[in-house]
Amino acid sequence: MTSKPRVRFAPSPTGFLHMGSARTFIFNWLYARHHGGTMILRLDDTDVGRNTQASVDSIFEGLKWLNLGWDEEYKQSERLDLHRKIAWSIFEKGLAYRDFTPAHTGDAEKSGAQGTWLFNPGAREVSSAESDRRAAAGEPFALRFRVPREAGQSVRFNDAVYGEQIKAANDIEDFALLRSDGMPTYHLASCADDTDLKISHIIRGQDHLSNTFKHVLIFEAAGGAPPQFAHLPLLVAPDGTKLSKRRHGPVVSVTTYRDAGFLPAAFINFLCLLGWSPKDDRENMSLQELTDAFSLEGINRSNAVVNFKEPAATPEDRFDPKAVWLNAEHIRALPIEELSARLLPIVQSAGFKITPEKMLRITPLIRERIKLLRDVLTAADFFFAEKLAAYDSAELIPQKGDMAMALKVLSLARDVLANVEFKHDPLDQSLRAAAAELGVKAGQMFQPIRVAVCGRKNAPPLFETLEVLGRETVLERVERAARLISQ
RNA sequence: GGCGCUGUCAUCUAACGGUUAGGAUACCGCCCUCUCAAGGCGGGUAUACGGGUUCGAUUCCCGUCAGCGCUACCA
Repeated sequence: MTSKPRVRFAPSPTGFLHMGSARTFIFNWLYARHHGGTMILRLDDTDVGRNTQASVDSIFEGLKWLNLGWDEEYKQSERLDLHRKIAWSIFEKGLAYRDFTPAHTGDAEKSGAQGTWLFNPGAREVSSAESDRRAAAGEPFALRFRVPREAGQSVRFNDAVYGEQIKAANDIEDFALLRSDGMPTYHLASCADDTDLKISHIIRGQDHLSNTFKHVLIFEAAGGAPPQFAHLPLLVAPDGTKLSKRRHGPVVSVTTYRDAGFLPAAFINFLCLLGWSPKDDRENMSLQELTDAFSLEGINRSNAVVNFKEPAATPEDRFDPKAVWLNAEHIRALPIEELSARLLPIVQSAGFKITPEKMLRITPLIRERIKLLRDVLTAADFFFAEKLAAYDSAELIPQKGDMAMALKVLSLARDVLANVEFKHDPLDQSLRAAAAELGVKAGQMFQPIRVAVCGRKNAPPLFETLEVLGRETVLERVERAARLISQ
């Protein structure tokens, strides 16, 4: 290929942005960026009845979070003249005809006798004189493509992913180009715009593979060569069916991942691994690495299961484990400053008062302990809370120890902590020395202190934690723990 | 019903017809260690089934089965 590719993502605003659409957007974007081409966003909004502003908002909201951007933007509803012009040019060539049959309601004909489903019998045979007369009389009609019916005719194209595709023309119905209200159908509008916008590659879901034969017919009738097609294997739910919010709930919506604390780069990384592979063993990849590695050849042909659980026991449990793992990997790869800046608003909007400076000191202590950004609320709660949440005094008992040992440890710890310099090394040395003095193991010394200051047994490393918490808070919490035992 | 696409561990995937069928996640175990993580090491699980072609099929062909998609004046 000599010229730069022009690709498009063309969602129809009839629902929220789900993962499958997001992946299609990403693959188009990667292809464009990899080849230095142009990424186009086009709203395929010709179905006036089903389009909603809420859906448009949802799509932009999702795409904005992905933060990839695009180069050109169009709206089909503003290009209707072009669509109609092309439809009528096809009619002028004798490749389309008026169908005065009233629109079918429902799918009652599906199981009808073979052959009749292809088109409305008789409609395409109406003479042009009669057709003109009825149209002039104001009778409503749909404009249908006249699919060639001569024996042996076939339509073919070469898909970059699925290879050579051939279909007998007799298996293609006379599909509509214009509805009886004059609005273009998806097939017509899409091809008309793809031609006009000089789209070079159509990268879209495999659910359009069968439709592509119709599109090839339109492209050729409109007098142009079809673009290169590349169909993507579908993303399916664990039950094997196509992703749907109605069936599978909000786990399939892009904004759910955003709100749960996924990093856009991790989410993108995860989506790329569904149906595409760099062919080496890499999985954890940055956007740049993905861009460099992306190619149509790496796309495979079988549907991929997004392994989510809905409903799930825990918030993180509902997502595909690999997505969560990748997110944790991306979190750990982030510079502390950036991670801290992303954590701060989450903590603040949960109602805690915290300064950016303090957050920056806490972040290194938890970044290997959170998988989703929102985990900061449970992993670092004791740093934010004015008053520690209540805990069972039994938690203070060290391994192989008893309540008396806990009290002994806490009493001495209070004295030590009242005087030691609040830095990692002095804390380490003096607390270990205190353990030796009491004749307990280091772990038995640390555990009661940890529970006293964190309110639980599992927490970040002790000395760093004490350092960030500061003497005043630590002493207060240690004394409170001692009192809890004494009562 | 018709047409089409697809079928490798639980899941995502790798393997110019010749590999002990590889990697990752998840799970389990060990190590490290002040707890939890992170990290290191190790473990089990797969070519849907049946026929061909071939010296040799995960790989090519046919059939069966299964899943999915399309079959609208939806996209």
